[in-house]
Amino acid sequence: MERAPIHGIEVFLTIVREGSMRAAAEVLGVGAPAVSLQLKALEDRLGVDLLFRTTRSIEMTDAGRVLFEAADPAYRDMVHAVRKSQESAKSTTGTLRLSLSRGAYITAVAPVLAKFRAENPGITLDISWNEELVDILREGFHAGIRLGDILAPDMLAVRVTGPVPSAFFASPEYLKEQGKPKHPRDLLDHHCIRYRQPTSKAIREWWVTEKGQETRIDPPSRLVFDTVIGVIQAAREGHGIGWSMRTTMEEHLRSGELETILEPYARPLPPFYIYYPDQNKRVECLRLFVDCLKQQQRQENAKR
Amino acid sequence: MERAPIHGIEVFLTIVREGSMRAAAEVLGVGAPAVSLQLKALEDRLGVDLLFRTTRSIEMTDAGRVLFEAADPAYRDMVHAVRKSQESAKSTTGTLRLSLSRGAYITAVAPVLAKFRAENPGITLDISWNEELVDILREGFHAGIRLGDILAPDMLAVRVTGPVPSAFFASPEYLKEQGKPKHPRDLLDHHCIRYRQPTSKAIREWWVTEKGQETRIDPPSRLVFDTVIGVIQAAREGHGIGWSMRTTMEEHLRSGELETILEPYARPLPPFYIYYPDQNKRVECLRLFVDCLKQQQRQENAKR
DNA sequence: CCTATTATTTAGTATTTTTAAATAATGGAA
DNA sequence: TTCCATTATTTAAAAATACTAAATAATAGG
Repeated sequence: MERAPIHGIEVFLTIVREGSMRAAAEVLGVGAPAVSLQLKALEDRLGVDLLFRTTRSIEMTDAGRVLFEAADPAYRDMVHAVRKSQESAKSTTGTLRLSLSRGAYITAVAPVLAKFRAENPGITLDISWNEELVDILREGFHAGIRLGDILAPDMLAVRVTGPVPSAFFASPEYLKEQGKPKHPRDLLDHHCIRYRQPTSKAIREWWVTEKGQETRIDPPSRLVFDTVIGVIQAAREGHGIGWSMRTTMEEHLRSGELETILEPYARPLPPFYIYYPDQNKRVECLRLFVDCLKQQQRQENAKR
Repeated sequence: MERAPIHGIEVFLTIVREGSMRAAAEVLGVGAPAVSLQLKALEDRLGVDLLFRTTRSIEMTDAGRVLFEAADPAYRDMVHAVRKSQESAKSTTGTLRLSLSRGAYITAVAPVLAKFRAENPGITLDISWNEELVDILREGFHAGIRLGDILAPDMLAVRVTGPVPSAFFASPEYLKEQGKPKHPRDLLDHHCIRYRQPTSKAIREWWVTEKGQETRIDPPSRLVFDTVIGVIQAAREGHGIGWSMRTTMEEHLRSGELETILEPYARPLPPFYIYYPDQNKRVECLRLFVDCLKQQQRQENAKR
């Protein structure tokens, strides 16, 4: 790389500011000859003499004065730019852009949101709620939170919940009409409301536990949504049986609009992970957020 | 010298501007690995990631964007500062500060002044007229013009005249009163007006030629000036005989206020030299001026 | 004139930078 | 999908550069 035109200017500026090579050498943490040689190299590179020098004193030439007056502020600007950049990464203020699903929000984020916001008043959380596994990098997110089984590769992933309880659910009206299934195999004769993963376009199988055996079933799918909200909505309207994370429908269970069935067979979903590109580990806002999630996770483990 | 904080930023800026490492490498005239390694070194030095990179594309991180936005203008400023400095030295506009004696002015500068000013309308000549051999460097002059025998050491010196004709002179009144000396040894019985060199504080000896023999004489000095003008003024007032460069009194010879004596014995003074610190050879204005003087000198040689 | 201080030169050493070649990774095309 | 073209990275070796110590030179001030 042919020496950049500005290479070595720091040495020149330091000499001028300090008034002598010796002092400049001290400031720069090198020997005096290094400074002398650097300056000469710069002069040769520019084809211009910058300093008159006797063995006792230093004085700028016309060209040197021109250079110093223009370059010194610019140099300071650059140093300042570097510092700003470093601080922007280390800063505990700024915006953290997250991509997460509704389920991830309810399960992983909602429990820590109040605490995190209180502890980090400078951080703006910019949350995109969507079901798809977006390309974090391309879309400009710092991180995403997804279930462990649909993680993108080549990302750092940190588990932020335990396994996620699931539930089969339907409206009381539907169950009264169609009867309550007693065993997963009964589902084959029911209206099942299914969820299609928007990214993979696959219909998500239902996870079932039976006597310690974990299996998946694939009941007939006459009604399919690509959002969990749609599934729940349809269930509330009595269109059939759905399966999803328990937390996503909890409020409807409480209100009596929905009730759970097949409780012993509902197998938990894999845990949620927050994932982000390797590079982002240096973004302080993200680090703080991840720490907060981890801490919550530890507390929940301790409770049990 | 611990790497300057801004070291390597040019590489980063180039990558961003060009949109890829490969293109940046081409612009910088190096191989792609060099660019990649430089960037990584910069990131490590700053402790901040600047670019997301896949093998196919480059995207700035938040910190990278901050750095680019602030550093790019500053970097351009610096490059501009360098260019300005180079141009200031190369410029054919600007100010040329000269230190010279009255004799030097009349003998060396006056003959070329009109031509030089016509050819270089952009150059301001800032001339300090004084008899002392000033410290060019300390006083901020680009060059001085002095007689060859009183040159400072460690300067570049360029001869700009031939040997300088001298003359013994006095007013017609004085000569009528005291008689015209016929031989230098007669001067010992005359009132001689002498010149003290301001720098060395020495009284300048009078240079004499006799039958090819060059000698110096030191006639009694009852009246001494430290400017040639003073010597001439006193001579015009009839106070005695002076000796100096012929050109400095030419106008008074023409007007009849002074007349020359001992013509065959008047030994020429050494030539004038323009001298300047080694460093100034790169100042374009000075180069032009020296060239102009040299050319004049060549023309005069040719005429003879 | 000497001394203390500073800059420069030199030659050798250490460090950094660069390169070439191989490897890895990606996005688009077949 | 698999392959291809393109790009980034890793590696080890080489080249280039920067640094130092010691000697030298130069100057201002006592």
